[in-house]
Amino acid sequence: MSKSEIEKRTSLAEIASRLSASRRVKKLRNEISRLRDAYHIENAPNVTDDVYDSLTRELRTLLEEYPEFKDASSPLNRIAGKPLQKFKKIKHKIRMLSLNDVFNPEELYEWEKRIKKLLPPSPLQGEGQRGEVNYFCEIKFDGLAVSLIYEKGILKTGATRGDSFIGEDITLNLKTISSIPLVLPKPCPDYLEVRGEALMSKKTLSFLNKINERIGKPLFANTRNATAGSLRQLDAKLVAERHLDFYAYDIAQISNDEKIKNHSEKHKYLKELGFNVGESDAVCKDLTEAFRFIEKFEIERPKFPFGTDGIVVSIDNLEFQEILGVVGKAPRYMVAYKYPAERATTIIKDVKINVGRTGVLTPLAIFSPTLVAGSTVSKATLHNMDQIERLDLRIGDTVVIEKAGDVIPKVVEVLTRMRTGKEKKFKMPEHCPTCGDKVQKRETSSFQILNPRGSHAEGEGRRGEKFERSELSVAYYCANSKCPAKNERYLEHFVSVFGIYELGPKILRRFKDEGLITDAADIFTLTKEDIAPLERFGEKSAENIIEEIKNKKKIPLSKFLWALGILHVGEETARDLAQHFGTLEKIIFSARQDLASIDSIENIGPAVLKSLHDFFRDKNNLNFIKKLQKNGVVVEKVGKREAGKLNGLTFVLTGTLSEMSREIAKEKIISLGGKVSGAVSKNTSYVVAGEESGSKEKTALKLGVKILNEKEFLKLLL
DNA sequence: CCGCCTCGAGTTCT
DNA sequence: CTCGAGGCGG
Repeated sequence: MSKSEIEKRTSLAEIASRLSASRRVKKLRNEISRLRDAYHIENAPNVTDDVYDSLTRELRTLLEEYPEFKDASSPLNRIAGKPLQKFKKIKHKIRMLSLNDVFNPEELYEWEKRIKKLLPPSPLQGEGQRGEVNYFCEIKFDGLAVSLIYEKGILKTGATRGDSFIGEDITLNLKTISSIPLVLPKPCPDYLEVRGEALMSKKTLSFLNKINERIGKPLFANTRNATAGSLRQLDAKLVAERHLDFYAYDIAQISNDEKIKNHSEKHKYLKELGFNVGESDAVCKDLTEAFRFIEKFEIERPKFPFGTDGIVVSIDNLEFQEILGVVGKAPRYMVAYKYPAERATTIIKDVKINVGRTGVLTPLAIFSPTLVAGSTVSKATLHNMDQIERLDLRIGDTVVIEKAGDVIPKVVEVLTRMRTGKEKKFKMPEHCPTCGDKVQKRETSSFQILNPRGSHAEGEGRRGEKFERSELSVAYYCANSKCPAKNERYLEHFVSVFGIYELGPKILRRFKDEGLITDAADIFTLTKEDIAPLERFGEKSAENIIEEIKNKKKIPLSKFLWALGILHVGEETARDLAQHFGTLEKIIFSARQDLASIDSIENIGPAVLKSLHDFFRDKNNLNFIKKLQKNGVVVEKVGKREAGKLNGLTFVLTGTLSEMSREIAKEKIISLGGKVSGAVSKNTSYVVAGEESGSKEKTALKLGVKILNEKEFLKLLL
């Protein structure tokens, strides 16, 4: 290909991406406008704020790259919705600005770098140090920004921000808020404009929503919507019932302002005049201190009585504020540090398939890296085809993602309005992506009584006759026992149950590729000489691995059963089986019997039984067990379980314990006769909550399950 | 049959 | 954490 041809090619590619960018901009604009109208005008958002923010961010970045698509009518150029007709308009003497957002420490440091360049060398502070500044940190309340004007100490007008130039006159409504003084204490300035946030406490919101729920009215999504909705009531009496609150954060104008030099002094003065101001607000001498403030409040935030969405960081010195000035619709001397959004939007780039240990094929959504709840994620499991169909998810779709329990990414919803028509449906491959074997569905063993009236398509049975129907499970799977992906997953499972932590997935793969092992049993005959010569392995690490393997050759029966990877036999079921049978030999003997002749066992139903039967009748599996034993694996039989003091108690562990890992805590509980389960239910005896416990603690509260802190738990173990 | 509870299996990022 | 599926009591 000639050079000019290549150039032509790239420019063609550019045109193509420009074109698709233009389409995307249009889509984003439409959707943002629609959401904004739904949000500001009806106060009934159908998507959370985070999603709106996320879309807006994408549009902003796109417009930075393609400024030619900028448009005066763009929703970005407006700060809020059109003012409603029903309220009188008020023109702000000083524009009500909004703030630029930063989302992480790096962005805050960049902001600092930018402003310091603009500040003059200060003779007052240090030896000609450029821009030595104090920062003022305050909590950013999530309510409605309001401007109050006092003349001769009497509240004259109160207005919303509106479009930043013109707001709505909601004086009557604001007068119902008890924390807004109607008259200022003397001495007071002749003229004063106070800026602050009208808001509703979380308690009031939940109370209000309870009532709304009872009478079938739509619920408010958050305290800001509730505040906005309340202040838009035409009848001030109704507003009074909403118990709104007010926190002041700025003085926009004052008739005798000579003595106020810093933003922090404004707060002090406002407090003297009888306004609420943020109680923890603080002057910080540098950003390190500011971060301490930010981190501290992040912990308190969930328990804080009002909704908040971040911390406002500003330059304390008002002279500096003036020098820095305003760019666009936001001041340069002040930014909002936003805590991580719980939801965000992204575009599905592809759907890939993972092959699990049991051969189950799980679809995995691949998307552009997206910041959500504090970390950047790029994929999320879709579980199975049913889930994909439920979501109606297609490749190329714009989707809403969140992190379930703050950890695991999840696709919540598809924004179908963002579709261009080019999205592609995903189809489960007919062949396994690793081994190429035909993909199938497993039969679930479910028994059904034929419906006496309706006859099923197949099985013309007599009335009420019991049928063994084979229903198909939701999951597709690869049945090939030699499938390399399956075997790899199995090896990983095996070593993890055996607790051979030195052997991670990467190392196992190496050993397999090098031909050192073909199955899990081979692990136990590895020698130092096998491993040490391999690249990137030293004498010492080889020794460690061999030592570790040697130490793990003895294994309790329950763990051994679990390690075998028998269908439907996991950790718990393996324990039940071990308890009941006591030795491996007895299990094998019983399982090989005719299914009907086996006594019933606690928690073991037909499906597990069938699976055990099939497993132990398979010669390959018996040979594998023999090989393990030959290679030195010793299965310890189960002694009679002593009646421990935790007998009959079920525990759920959540959060991080400082004294021991959760793994160890679990073993302790079991050794004392207790049980550990994953989810809280009404049968749970205790929830043990460590540091940073998750949603389980909440469910425990809801269900009235006893919660133990670490100390109380340790006492119980003694 | 249905509804609850558990278990099993797959999974993400730092 | 979440979804599917097995076990079991009503």
